[in-house]
Amino acid sequence: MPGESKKARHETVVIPAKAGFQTVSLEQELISRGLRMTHQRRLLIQIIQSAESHLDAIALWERARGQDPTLNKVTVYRTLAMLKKHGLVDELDLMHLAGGKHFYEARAGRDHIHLACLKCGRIQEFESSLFEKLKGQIERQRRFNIKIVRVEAGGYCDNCREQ
Amino acid sequence: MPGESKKARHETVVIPAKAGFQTVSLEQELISRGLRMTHQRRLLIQIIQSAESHLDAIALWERARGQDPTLNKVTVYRTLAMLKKHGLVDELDLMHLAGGKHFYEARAGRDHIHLACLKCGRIQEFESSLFEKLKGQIERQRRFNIKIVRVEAGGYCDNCREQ
DNA sequence: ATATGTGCAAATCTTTTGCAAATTC
DNA sequence: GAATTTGCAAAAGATTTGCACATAT
Repeated sequence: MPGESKKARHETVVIPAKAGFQTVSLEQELISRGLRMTHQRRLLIQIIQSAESHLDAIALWERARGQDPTLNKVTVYRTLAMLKKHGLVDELDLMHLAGGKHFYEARAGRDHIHLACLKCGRIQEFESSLFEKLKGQIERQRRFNIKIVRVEAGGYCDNCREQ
Repeated sequence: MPGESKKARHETVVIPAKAGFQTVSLEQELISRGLRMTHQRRLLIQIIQSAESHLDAIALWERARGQDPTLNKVTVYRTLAMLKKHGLVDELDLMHLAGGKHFYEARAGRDHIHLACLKCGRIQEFESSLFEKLKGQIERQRRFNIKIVRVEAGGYCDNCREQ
């Protein structure tokens, strides 16, 4: 078929979805899952966890290089892929405000919605019990076992909305 | 700052968000907005509107080439950018099941959620009044003027969930 | 000791850009 | 006829891969 992509990536990913590890560090999570802990991984997850904003792979790499100039970009991609596979980070697009980049955040206990301002680029986070209800509704009505949800809204923030 | 992306793309995009043009064709929409209608655009929007699944730029291009082999890939990207800018198509990532590709769909009247099966890759759509309520809550509580919302859930579908 | 992770270089893939020619209104 | 759109070639970005070496358990 002409419109099909060559490489499907539906590799069955195991996402333990262990609820509420927000108090546990990513490092402890990795170790408890029997994953190896290296200098590079320690550095990268420490940056992800302490970042005040959502970082993309290159931004993360740049920060990491400040600590260890030998750390290669490829290691960043591989580490992020590993963390994602284990459900330890979420991958965001933030309404493509920055093109094709993907952003990452350590998975906190509670899912939240990202609000991206189309004017100033500010990203806000929003939690809501309605969101939790909506997830429940999907699981029940479609018998769909949700592992990850991403909600992103694009619009005009408090400061930027006209009039 | 080292972690910043060089090119911010927060160009102020005008999204008329004219609710409920699901019965109107994209072509009529484009014309009514004073946009030019070319052979290539007609072909591309016709494919987008009649596609039974979400297409990415290359898949769209491949289909279009069947009708007009001279139509260039770049025209596809430019047309999609134009449609997106005018809020006539939505851009999806479908949980990155296919890597960095972006998928497009003509904006129908009602927003819906995309459910992506991590095992088989099936994409389901889901509408819910809870989703509408959630949007209202965001608009009120954050005074955020929503223009586009994207909700994507990754998990295991009806057929693929274990046991 | 062995399995796993890393760096390096190069490949792939997607998307964007500059510019002259073609097209639309 | 003037403004916009297209095709082409090339650039720019982002992500992935192969392989020899280094590291963690």
